[in-house]
Amino acid sequence: MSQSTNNWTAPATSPVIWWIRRDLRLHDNQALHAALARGDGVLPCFIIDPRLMHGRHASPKRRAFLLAALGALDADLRARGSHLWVATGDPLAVLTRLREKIDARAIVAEADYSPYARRRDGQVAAALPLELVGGPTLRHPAEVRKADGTPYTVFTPFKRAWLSLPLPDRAMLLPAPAHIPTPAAPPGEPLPEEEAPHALAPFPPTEAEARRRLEAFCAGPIAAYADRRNQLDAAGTSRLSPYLRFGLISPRAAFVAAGDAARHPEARQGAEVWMSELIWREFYTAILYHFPRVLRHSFQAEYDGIQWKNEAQAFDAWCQGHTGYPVVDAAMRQLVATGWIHNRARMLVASFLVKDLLIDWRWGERFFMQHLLDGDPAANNGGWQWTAGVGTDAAPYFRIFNPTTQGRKFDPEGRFIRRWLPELAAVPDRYIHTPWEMPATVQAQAGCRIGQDYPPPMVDHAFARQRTLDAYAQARAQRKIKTTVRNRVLRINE
DNA sequence: TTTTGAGTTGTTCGA
DNA sequence: GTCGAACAACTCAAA
Repeated sequence: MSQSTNNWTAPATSPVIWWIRRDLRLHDNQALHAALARGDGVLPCFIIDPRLMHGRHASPKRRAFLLAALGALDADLRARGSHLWVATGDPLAVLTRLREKIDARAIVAEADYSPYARRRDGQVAAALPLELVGGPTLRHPAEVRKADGTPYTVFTPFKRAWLSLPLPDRAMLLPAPAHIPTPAAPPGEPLPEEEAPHALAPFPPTEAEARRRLEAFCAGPIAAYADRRNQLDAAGTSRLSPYLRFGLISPRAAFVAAGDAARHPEARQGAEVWMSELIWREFYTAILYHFPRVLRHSFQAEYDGIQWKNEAQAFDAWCQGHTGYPVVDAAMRQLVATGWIHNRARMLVASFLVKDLLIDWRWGERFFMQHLLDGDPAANNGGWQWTAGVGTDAAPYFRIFNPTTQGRKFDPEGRFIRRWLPELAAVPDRYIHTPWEMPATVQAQAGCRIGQDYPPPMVDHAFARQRTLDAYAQARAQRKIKTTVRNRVLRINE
């Protein structure tokens, strides 16, 4: 040990607490690496924060994924002579006690950029020696700025600037440590047992699985990603989002793998499109970092004035997948059953809620957070504001998805629909996107009577589309009046 | 300061 | 059936 210490600080032999939050992995973990570099032992610690577990946006599915991933991490740690130490409570209180008990010199953690996380970390850092390294995005949200120092609010220039900065290469990826010396510690809590564990079969919550998926995706499907990613019935996407959400894989590892794939000419386009999706994740993290008000308000303030219908019954029908539009219902049932849906499906069901039912996008945002394994405040909020047409760089207000056209385009044979709506299994291809058009005899043959086995469409799309165009036009007109009045007042004051 | 070009993912209508 | 225009200005970013 060549490290020098002042004699008034804790003894040089004191260990370090690795505070785990969104970095449930041993590979390429900068916080773990920094903690080990101190050389005096590392206690891996996870704190179950009741405020995160019981908020309005909390999710039993995500909790199940998290707890199972922690169990797997504990097993990986035990194979390296360590173990996971768990406690429930306020992080500052838990860390203060733990630090005293084991005489820890420092607490090292990966940064986290949500408004809640920053407040929490600020309080901890004010009282304890907290060191933050790395983070759930590749670049710090404040790193990419315009020439005048202000943050970007349009994706494409953000992406250009983001890509102009150096990308990581494989040599930078930190290996998983072979051995993690761990100090004696007071007994932690056992990981809570789930009473009714969510079925995690489509997303086994282990670091090994995350690494396997990344490798498999970049070795094959990434080449066709540009086209196939939109197909609802094909496995053209990486399905890595829950793993990135909880840090079972590092963003660095994802960019390195995509960069390697991009070197093969036949995979270049797909790899670049996938990287672009990863950069969307970076973009929305930066937007929330710089503009935390988006969690409650439209980025474009005038659209807070939209007159939503907000009918509870209509909202319930959407949540349960009983809208009468097969592709919407299939996606909603997949979401509730598995905690994941396709990106295209997210846009499609979001467009339906906001623009066909005229329900406040925040209702949908909350429901997604309650069900998505990958639910992340920044990305989810950005996606909803984009679809609603009220956010940064938003979809034009007149871009309203037609649920029937989208179904025909992205699930042409209705495979996705039939998988999630067994009541439509025997409906002929011709009617799979418009079952309400089936003649009575066909309904009988298919064992699917509209109104009994499957609902008729809950709104007429053409009518709903016009209603939304009107509601948005009205919000814009209000804004115009306000601007004109303000300008007049200014002129008078001059 | 002014100007210029551009802006994830669609739909509908009429020629 | 295919194609281009309209949908509506507006704001952002950069030169």
